[in-house]
Amino acid sequence: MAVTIRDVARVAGVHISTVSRAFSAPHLVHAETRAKVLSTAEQLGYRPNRAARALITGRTHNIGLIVADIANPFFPPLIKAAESQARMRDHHVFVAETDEDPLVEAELVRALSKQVDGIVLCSPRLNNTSIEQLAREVPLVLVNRRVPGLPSVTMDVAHGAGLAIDHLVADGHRDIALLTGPRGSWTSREQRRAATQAADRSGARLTVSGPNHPTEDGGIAAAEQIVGSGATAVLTYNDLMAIGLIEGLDRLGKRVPADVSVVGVDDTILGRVTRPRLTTVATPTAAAGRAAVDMLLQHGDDRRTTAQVSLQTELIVRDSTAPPPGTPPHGHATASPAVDSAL
Amino acid sequence: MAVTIRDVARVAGVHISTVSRAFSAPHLVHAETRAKVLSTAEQLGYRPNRAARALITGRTHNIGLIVADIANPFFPPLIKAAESQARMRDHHVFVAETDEDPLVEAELVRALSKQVDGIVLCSPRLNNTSIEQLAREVPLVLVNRRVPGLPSVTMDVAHGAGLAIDHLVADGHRDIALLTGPRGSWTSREQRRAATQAADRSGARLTVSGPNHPTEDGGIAAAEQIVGSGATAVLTYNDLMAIGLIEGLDRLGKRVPADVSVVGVDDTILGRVTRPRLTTVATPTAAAGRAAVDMLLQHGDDRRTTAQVSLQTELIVRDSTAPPPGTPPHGHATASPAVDSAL
DNA sequence: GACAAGCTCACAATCGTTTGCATAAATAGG
DNA sequence: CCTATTTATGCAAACGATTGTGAGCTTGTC
Repeated sequence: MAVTIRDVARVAGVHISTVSRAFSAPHLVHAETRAKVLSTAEQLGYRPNRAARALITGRTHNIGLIVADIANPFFPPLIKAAESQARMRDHHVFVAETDEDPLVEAELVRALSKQVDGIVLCSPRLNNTSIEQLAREVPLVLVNRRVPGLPSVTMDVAHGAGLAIDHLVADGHRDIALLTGPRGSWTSREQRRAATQAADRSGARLTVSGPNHPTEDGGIAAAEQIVGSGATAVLTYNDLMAIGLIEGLDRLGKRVPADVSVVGVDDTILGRVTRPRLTTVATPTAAAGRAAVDMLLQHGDDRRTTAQVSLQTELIVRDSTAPPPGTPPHGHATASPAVDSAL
Repeated sequence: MAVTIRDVARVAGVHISTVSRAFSAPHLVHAETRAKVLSTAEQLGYRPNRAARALITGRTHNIGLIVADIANPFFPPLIKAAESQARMRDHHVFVAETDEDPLVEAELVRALSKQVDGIVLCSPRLNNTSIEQLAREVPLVLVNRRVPGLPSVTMDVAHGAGLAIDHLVADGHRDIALLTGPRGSWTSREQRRAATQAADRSGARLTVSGPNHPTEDGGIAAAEQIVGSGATAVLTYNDLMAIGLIEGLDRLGKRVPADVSVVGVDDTILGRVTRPRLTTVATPTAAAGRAAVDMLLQHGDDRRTTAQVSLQTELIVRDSTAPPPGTPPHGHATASPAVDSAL
């Protein structure tokens, strides 16, 4: 049915090995022969079967990308960037989803391992031991997780959390809540550590509450607890949760930012269109996707890099934060609206 | 390095063909032997190499999913549903992106064709001839596009457009604009046809404007033209464009829905969080993803289905639509120059 | 004119599986 | 107990490519 190297060889009147070399080792075949091979290949519509090639070379030219939840707005830009970068390097990418389930995660890595050259594992929920185990079976690059000895690209979410707390304190908040993410999230632990430290440093009280589901519903569910805690400002695990929280607070009659200030994390597209526009810690997700793919493909064939890249985060101040209620109006520095034009 | 069927055979003391059959044809091997094979396979951590299997069976257990833009909020729910459905049927999915470029689209289909059992082609921008050509090379299921003789799943966007126009007319609008999508979009043509028909039927004037880039920027860019057209209501190609348009109108000093009503299409997550909440035509994207995968995998091995499924759409009325301003367009002419200079 | 060196290309083994065919063992029928 | 039938397993040829080895031709050198 499909046209193979054998068909090309027959039509061109050469041996299949010559056809193969015409493509993969041009200097080993006479220019004239090569031209003939290439033209008949073109004419016949020959496309090398990558699976067959992989069988003997050991390189599939495929990579796997495993994420927790494709529909979480954090991931699409990362997937997009990774796919683009991979294709630029002549690779195709499998995308799979774990639904935040560590078991599915491990199973997926193993299922994919034979048909990819490596896997980018985003926001893993597995413990370090399991991850190290998997990394022995297939090249792995971690995103949003640091494990000693394994290559990873993380966001400097700790720095971002510090920035967020500092911003809130500067606005006059003394009673701040932190909504943590799912159990097993390295990011959430980092964020919590840094937020606690920043709060201590500036003498603010930090109430930690979680784990929460990293979705809008998780934020909505947490609203009541926030109101009960008496906090005047909240740092959430991600934008989705922040938006849910704002919605939940609204239902309880609390206005953002008048009554409560809310800071998200990730700078997803959502925070730019919601009202109030969301103050958030921007994480360079597209850059992370590109970097992860590069790291995976970089080390020629054998040597595995073990580099740990950390990408810069920054605070984007929009309209969901303000001084706590009862503060006299004061010309505090807020970002100019022009700073964040649309996309 | 990796453990193969040969290793299992050696350790279990049987021939490789027996190992193979222990997995793929259990009834052909003695229960006792089978148990031994399975246990040593388990113990050795054997995982069949799907690429090698594909070489001989012709079935890869992979499918391709090609979309225009992963980051467009329309697609993630579709990708998510497709991936989930595929995995439920023991298939993995390649995700690739065309960036709305027909050439990339064709190239991608061909590049993927050898390592997948079929491809779900979403929102193709190619012409019918090219698509038919590609469908001859690899099983194809179309989403958001109908081509005679090819299986497809489409949204009844025509019905939705009619609903939207009717809703606007019922609110009192007589001057409606339609922002079309990218050139080559079947969906956009359908929408335009139905909107024109609905407007004619109800005696409203419909101004068609496009093609537009199906993004926020596309919507922002179209704002000026909308203001110039004097339309009091706009139906856009998708939510993204609607949100951009609202932003663009805002910059020109026009409020939604007080001055202009806006209706989006797709019911993405964005329309639920933006303010005003977006009135939109809901398209069942997740269902479309599942249906497309099912159609692709359904026909056993040989027979290609040619079914054309159309999924129901519905109008979701939120806050971006309202009756047109009662005041005649006096203020418009005087307000425009000042706003233009402010740009 | 013979021999070494270079080119160009064909041969064949190989990657990890599946699968039609053959064979051996076990069971059944008479 | 012999043959016919079933059952369980081994053998070997594929699938579509890559690649080490060596054969046949040219060249170049002395």
